[in-house]
Amino acid sequence: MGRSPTNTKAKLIETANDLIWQSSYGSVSVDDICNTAGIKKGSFYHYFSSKAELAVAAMDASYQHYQGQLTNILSAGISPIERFENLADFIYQKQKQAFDKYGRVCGCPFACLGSEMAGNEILIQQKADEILELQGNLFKAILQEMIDSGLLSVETDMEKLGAQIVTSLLGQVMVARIQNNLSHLKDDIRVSLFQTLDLKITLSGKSTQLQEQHNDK
Amino acid sequence: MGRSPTNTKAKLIETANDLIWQSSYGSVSVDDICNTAGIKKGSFYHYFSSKAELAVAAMDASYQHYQGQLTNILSAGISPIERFENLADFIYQKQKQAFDKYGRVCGCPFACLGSEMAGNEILIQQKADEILELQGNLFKAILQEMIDSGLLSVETDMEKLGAQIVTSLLGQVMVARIQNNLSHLKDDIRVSLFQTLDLKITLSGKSTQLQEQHNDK
DNA sequence: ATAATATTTGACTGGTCAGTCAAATATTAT
DNA sequence: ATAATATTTGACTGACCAGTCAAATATTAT
Repeated sequence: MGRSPTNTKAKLIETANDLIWQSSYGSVSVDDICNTAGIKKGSFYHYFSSKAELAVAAMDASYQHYQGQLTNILSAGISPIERFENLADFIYQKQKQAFDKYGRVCGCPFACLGSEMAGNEILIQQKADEILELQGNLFKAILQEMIDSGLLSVETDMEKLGAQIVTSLLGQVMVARIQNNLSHLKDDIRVSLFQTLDLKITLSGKSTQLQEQHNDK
Repeated sequence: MGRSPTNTKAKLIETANDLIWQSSYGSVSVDDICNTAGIKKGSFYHYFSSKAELAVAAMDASYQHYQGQLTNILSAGISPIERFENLADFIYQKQKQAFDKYGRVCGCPFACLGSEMAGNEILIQQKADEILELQGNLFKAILQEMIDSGLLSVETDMEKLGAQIVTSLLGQVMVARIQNNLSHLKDDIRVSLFQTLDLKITLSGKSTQLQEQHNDK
């Protein structure tokens, strides 16, 4: 007994992600989302108890999908360096697709939303924070492999380096959104990514002062 | 004849900066700003023709002040390395002050606002973009000095490296806002800052493949 | 004082906002 | 068929939104 589930909830989530990524949380109303999705507002509040709750669900769904793609890229049987190359390319392609679809550089949907609402909606801030950490964990796994195979010093602080990679990527993509310009992104991501890794690869114990400052924290 | 100018406009700008930095453009209404500033809305629209115009004026005023401080830090008669150390400390202190004042990590006001409104208010996006570039130019000046004194290779692409520094700082500060956590910021800024510089200082023509990729662009 | 000008006020729009709710409708198991 | 349940609808709040405007008030030069 009872009615079978529909795709209404998923459609609302997908539409919310589309609209919010293009513009912002504050600029997209529940009515906008409902109208675009072709769903009445009463239905919206059948599935979500607030706009913020939808946003969190949308971040979750979007990251789930993103993490799947990311995991593929990062776990293939190719060398870690090649995987990072593919990562850089993947992130660029994501931005390119969004640009072609929405007509502008959209940046990181999690960081944009997380940054925007950090001061107002703690659940959104926490979700963004959680997603950044999950992403860092994906990178940690490769770093461990690189340590095992001698590509990275055994003293590498994987936790910190994984987080540094996330931060670096996020900065690049955020700047591209503000500039609304993709033209340097592909190269810049790769350069900064390998720059972040490179120090560890080629400088272990060399650029003494700075290296030590980093290592003994 | 005529009435002498008042501080009303400046007060609106200051209040707007306070409120928007804490939360966001979308979460702060013109009424909020007027009520907090103790100014009636009619006066607001005597000085500004729209909320977005105020935001741009607020960014301008805020950056003017910020650039003054930054210029002091970056142009003193101490070594470039020390100046970058002071820069890292200054950025951290700014965040610390905002934290103490507003009760949360606020991030970069220009990048937050620029990112939030990039898809909706082109004048805000352009202002944020302009400010990022101005900041990069400040760094370029030091990089030139470092080249002159042999600290950096003469082949250094100052334009690119200056922009990389901006991007790196921005990433750090943005992540701190999303995490609402200052505890690692001070060290992380310094490490990533010198990491960005370090490659050029210690690796010129060494980590061949990656270095070349960067240089011949 | 008065005329010219700059500033401030408060009351006012009309539209949009997030969120509510009771009723209608669809689906499914029995 | 009917009862149980899930979903959808549309009309509805009351608050808030950005922005308008004519009138009031303050300041200054003459």
